Amino acid sequence: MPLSQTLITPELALAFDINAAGAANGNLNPAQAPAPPQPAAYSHPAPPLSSDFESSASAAAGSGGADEPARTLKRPRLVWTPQLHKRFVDAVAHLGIKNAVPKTIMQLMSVDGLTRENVASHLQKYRLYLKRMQGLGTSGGGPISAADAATDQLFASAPVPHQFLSRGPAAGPEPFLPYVQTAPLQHPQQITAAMQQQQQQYYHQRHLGHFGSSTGGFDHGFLNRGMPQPAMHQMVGPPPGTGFLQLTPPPAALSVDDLEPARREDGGERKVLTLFPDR
DNA sequence: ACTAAAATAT
DNA sequence: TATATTTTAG
Repeated sequence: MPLSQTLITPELALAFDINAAGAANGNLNPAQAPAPPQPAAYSHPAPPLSSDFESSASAAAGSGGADEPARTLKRPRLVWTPQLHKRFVDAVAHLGIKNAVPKTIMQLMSVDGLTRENVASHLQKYRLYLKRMQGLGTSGGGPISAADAATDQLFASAPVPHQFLSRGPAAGPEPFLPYVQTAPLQHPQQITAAMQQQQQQYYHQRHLGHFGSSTGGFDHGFLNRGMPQPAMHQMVGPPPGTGFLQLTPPPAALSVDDLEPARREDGGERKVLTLFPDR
């Protein structure tokens, strides 16, 4: 009795393109051990969920089995697009450094498919970035050098709220929307040009994710959970007993223009459009 | 659940 | 080789 039978679920097996049931398949290709998952084989790990879609569609599936693999199967690498990152930064800004922990950030972002791990990881990196940033200039703002723009192209794509830098307060949820939001850095720095270019090329890498199955799938609208509901109430003060999510109603800053997080999987090629090939 | 560090994938 | 993202460990 192969262990695989008991340890590997059919779905998992399918995902890995291995035949758990029959040992004599011979389909196993040792040479390509880490067999690329077959997207078509299973339903989406993280359903598109076009907000309204989600709620109504649930009933149809009946058993949760079909859409459960979300946790079981390996999710495609998350690509932090400038849009996503911006949302991330906004979320952190609203929460205040203090409360800006993966879980809360994730919730505020309310991006479907985004996991806590995703955020945690990004946060880790972002903190590093901020730390490095502080050493260069307290002006707080955009990247200080072209090199930074190149190195941290992603992070440079979003304005770093001043309070992030060398600021002690680290207050709780921001009552209002004090910080300049989309204000494209107006510092005499020379980044603009380079950055903008990057911004554009950055997402030149159109992903034709054959994500969904047969039909060619969707390459879009993957992560987009309902934004903070239209409930733009004026609850400014910290919520009494209610849980977290009462964060200040996302001011304009959190308005999501559009986010098109790209997840890519195998087959995708790399187009490294680096402005500065070598640091 | 959070952060830091190691491992992988691109 | 370098870096972005994931996974593991504390």
